[in-house]
Amino acid sequence: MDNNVGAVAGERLKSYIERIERLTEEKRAIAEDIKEIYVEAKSNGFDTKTIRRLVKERAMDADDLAEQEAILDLYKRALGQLADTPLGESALRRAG
Amino acid sequence: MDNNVGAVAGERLKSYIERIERLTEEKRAIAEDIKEIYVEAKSNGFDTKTIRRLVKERAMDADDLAEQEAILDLYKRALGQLADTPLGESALRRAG
Amino acid sequence: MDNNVGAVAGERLKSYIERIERLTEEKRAIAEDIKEIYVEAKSNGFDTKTIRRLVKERAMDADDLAEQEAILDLYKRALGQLADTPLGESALRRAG
Amino acid sequence: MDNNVGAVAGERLKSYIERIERLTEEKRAIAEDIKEIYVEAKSNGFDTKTIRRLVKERAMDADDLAEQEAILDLYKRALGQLADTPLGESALRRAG
DNA sequence: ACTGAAGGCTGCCCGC
DNA sequence: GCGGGCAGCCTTCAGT
Repeated sequence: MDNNVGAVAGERLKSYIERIERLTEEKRAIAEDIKEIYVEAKSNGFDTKTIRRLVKERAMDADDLAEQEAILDLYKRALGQLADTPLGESALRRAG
Repeated sequence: MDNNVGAVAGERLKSYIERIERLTEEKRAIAEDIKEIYVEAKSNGFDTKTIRRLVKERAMDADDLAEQEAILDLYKRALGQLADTPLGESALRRAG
Repeated sequence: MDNNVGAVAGERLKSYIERIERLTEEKRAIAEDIKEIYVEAKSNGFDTKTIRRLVKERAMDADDLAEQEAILDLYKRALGQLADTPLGESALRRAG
Repeated sequence: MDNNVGAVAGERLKSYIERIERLTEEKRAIAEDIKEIYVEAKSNGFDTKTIRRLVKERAMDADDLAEQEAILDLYKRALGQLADTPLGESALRRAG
C-alpha cells in the first residue's frame, strides 16, 4: 500500500473541514446581519413579528409561483409530445 | 365488468386511510409522552441533552458504535498528525 | 452531603431512560405498522403516493378546522368580555 | 401631522424586507456550497457523518466540550453502578 | 446503492 | 430564565 495515502487523505480531510468552517462562519455572519436589520427595524418602531411574517409569505408566494411554473412546464412538455400525433394536434389547437 | 368494483375499492381506500390515521395519532401521542418524560427529567435537575445522547448510544449496536468511534479516531489522527503512521494504517484496515 | 443522593439520582435516571426506550420502541412498532398498511394497499393496486397525499390533506384540513375553532373561540371570549358593557351588548345583538 | 409619514414608513419597510431577502438568499447559497463540499468529500470516500461530527466538536468551546463529557461520564457511572462512589461525587462536584 | 423529498427532532431566538 | 415558536439539520422513505 502506498505509504502516502494516509497523509494525502489527511490533507484532503483538513481542506474539507477548513472550507466548511469558513463557509459556516460566513453563514453565521450573514445571520447576524439579518438579526441586526430586525433590531434596527424594531428601534424604528416596526413590529418585527409582522416583518418576519411578510418575508415568509413572500418566500412562500415565490415558491408557489415556482411550482405553478413547474406544472405549466409539465403541461407544455406533455403537449409537445402529443404534437407528433393527430390527436395531439387537435388538442394543441383547442388549447391554443 | 362488476359495477361494484369502484365502490369496493372506495371502501378499501377509506379503511386504509382510517387505519393510517389512527396509528399516526397513536404515534403522535407516544411522541408527546416521550417529550413529557424529558420535561420531567429536566424539572428534576437532569441534563436532557445528555440523556438524549445516552439513549441514542444505547440504541446503537455495539459494533456500529465501535466502528463510528474508530473512524472518528482515524480522522482525528489524520488531522492531528498528517504524517502516516503504522497505527493509523491498522485503524484504516479496521474501519475498511 | 447525603450519600444516597447519587444512588437515588441514578435510579431516577435509569427509570427515565427505560421509559423513553420503551416508548420509543412502541413508536417504532407503530411506524412499522403504518408502513405495512401502505405495502398492503400497494399490493392491492392502490397508488401509495396518492394515499399519502390524501392522508396529509385530511390532516391539514383538520388543522385548519382547529385553527378556525380557535379563532371563533377567541371572538367568543372577546364578546364575552364585552357583554359586561352597554357597547358590548349592542355588539352581541348585532353578532346575533 | 406630516402626510408623508406613511409613505416614508412604507419605503423603510420595503427596504428592510429587501435587505433581509437578499441576505437570506446569500445564506441559502452558502448552505448550498457547504452541502456540495460534503458531496465532494463523500465522492472521495470520506464518511460525511464523521466529518460533521468533527466540525461540530471543533466549533464547540473546549471547556463546554469537557463539561459535556464530564456529565456524560457521570450519568454513565450512575447507570453502571447505582451505588454512590467517591469518584462519582467528585465528578458531580466538577459538573456542578 | 444513491438520490431527492418528507417528516421528525434539535437548537435558537424571541417575548414574557 | 423559561417556554413557545420557528428555522435548520438529520434521518427515513420511495423511486431509480
